[in-house]
Amino acid sequence: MKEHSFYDQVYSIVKQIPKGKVTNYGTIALILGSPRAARAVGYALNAIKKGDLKNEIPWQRVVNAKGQITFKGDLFRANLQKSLLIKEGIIFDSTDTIDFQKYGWPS
DNA sequence: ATCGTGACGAACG
DNA sequence: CCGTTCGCCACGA
Repeated sequence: MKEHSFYDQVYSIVKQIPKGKVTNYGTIALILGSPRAARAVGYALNAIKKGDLKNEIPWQRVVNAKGQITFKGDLFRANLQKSLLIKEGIIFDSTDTIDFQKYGWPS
């Protein structure tokens, strides 16, 4: 079952992010071959939380290029995301920013 | 095919 | 440093 849609490709990448690591939308887009499709990536992840896939995809490991969680849409989602990441061992500094030098993926 | 929209990002002022 | 603007891409109506 080959997934051709951009969505499915995004999901495939996100699933490959190891625990304790994070990446950003732009990076995923770059891996998919479209460096400027960061917005589309976010759009794809947005569809996850609505479906059952959210239980299989570590969407919480995807943050924005600043290393911060995007508090857009549901504030509840952002709060949950931060909790999950901390639980995985990721540290947020005083400005709620993740250090990509340490937790960035791919390395 | 066109329009509006969105968990983005880089450039500006 | 901060807020705003523009550009990007994919998707659904």
